[in-house]
Amino acid sequence: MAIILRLDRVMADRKMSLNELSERVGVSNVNLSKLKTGKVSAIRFSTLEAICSVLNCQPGDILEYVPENIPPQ
Amino acid sequence: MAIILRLDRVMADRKMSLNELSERVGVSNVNLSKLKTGKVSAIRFSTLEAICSVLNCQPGDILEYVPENIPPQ
DNA sequence: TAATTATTTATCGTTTAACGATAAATAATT
DNA sequence: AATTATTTATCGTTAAACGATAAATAATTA
Repeated sequence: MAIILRLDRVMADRKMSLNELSERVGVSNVNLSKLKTGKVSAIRFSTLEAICSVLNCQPGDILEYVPENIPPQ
Repeated sequence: MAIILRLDRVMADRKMSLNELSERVGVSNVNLSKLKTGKVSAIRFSTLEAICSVLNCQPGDILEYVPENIPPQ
């Protein structure tokens, strides 16, 4: 799980609640909550696009790749 | 279609062919070609993660949001 | 601290579409 | 011309988003 979701960060930055984002994006608050808490393993571009549009941000603000650290032997 | 894929750009930058990327990422060259040419409408994080790992890049290097321009009336 | 609101979790069902496999077509290279 | 690389096309399988609903938890406010 090296792709992590940073939706919470952008939402906090924009001071936007989950319910408001849900209404404006057109995705249920349940599913947005899953996105927000990293409980999804894929994303449709239609959803990503709507989120970026409403939050005025880029995919890179929401999706982050964190390399698995190689544990020292 | 405001989310556009920039995999081709990163691959060119890294001078990596589709077949090599396919082998190293573990996704068929057919499906990687679809990704590369923007013929998919979603992506699994497992795939995105593998691509970012092999190409040593971030999701933001591959996914870009381009706002639909509001045509002047 | 009770009431209200917001967020998260849990099921279930539907539907979308990634992804693999294969074959074939096209493009690029040698 | 031959080889290699990439793209396109079908088909089938499977993963999982997403909706709907209900319930649980968390946070806020009166």
